[in-house]
Amino acid sequence: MPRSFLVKKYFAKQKPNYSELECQNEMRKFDIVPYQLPNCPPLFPSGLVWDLSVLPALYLPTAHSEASGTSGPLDLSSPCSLSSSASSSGEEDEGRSSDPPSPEPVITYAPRQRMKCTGVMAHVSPPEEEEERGETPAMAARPAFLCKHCPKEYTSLGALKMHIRSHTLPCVCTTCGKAFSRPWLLRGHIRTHTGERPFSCPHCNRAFADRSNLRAHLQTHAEVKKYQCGVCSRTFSRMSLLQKHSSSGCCSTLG
DNA sequence: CTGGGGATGGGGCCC
DNA sequence: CGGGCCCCATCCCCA
Repeated sequence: MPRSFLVKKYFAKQKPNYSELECQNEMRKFDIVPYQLPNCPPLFPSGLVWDLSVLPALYLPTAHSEASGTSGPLDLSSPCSLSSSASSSGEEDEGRSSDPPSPEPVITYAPRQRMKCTGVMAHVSPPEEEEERGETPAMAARPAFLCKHCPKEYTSLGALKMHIRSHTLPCVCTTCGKAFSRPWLLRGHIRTHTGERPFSCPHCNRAFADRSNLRAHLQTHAEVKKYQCGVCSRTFSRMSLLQKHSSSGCCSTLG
């Protein structure tokens, strides 16, 4: 199931320093505007760029429920297993995000074009057909790289190869045998075996094995959390919590 | 039930 | 072009 549907565009070469990313002050510095559900009146109309209208599609079941590792023209099953002892070799990368954020970075969010298996094999339409749909012939001429395992279509071979890895899962944990699509996913998994937690919260010193989990944790320290109900102004650290809050009746009863 | 943590996945971007 | 890292997301589980 594709899980990324948001495009981030911020300080391309500047990587955030999570040790300095203090929730309350830093979040304001990053100009993060609380997210609101669509049926709630906006409290922060100037900064809202998230759109939950795409959400129903997010929960559609995907068609590629099983992935086979059969060989083929694009079989990328070259193993990249890492042993637990080798996990430390990948940890130096965690220190690469020590660059301070630019003075006034702005994080903008926009709905990411969601790709999902439709169950119908993609194809390249004739130019006239594309024009009828408002597309230029140049757009129609884009090559289509089709995944042999699922109906996904990509405009570049590299993107397709990357996707195929999610089917072939070439990175195998030597400890438990679990397979992953990318080496860094395997490294993160190996931390679950080693107990290594290289990401620490600057507020409570709680350590995390994953940077994303630290980021989510930082939200719990924030006065104003990232996701806000437009009706009761209550803020939540996670979108799922806001969604639960909304579905529980806050917005429907008050709005 | 709610909130938070752990684990994991995928596309985009940079080198 | 590929590797690595980024961000964001979700699911599951637990307190």
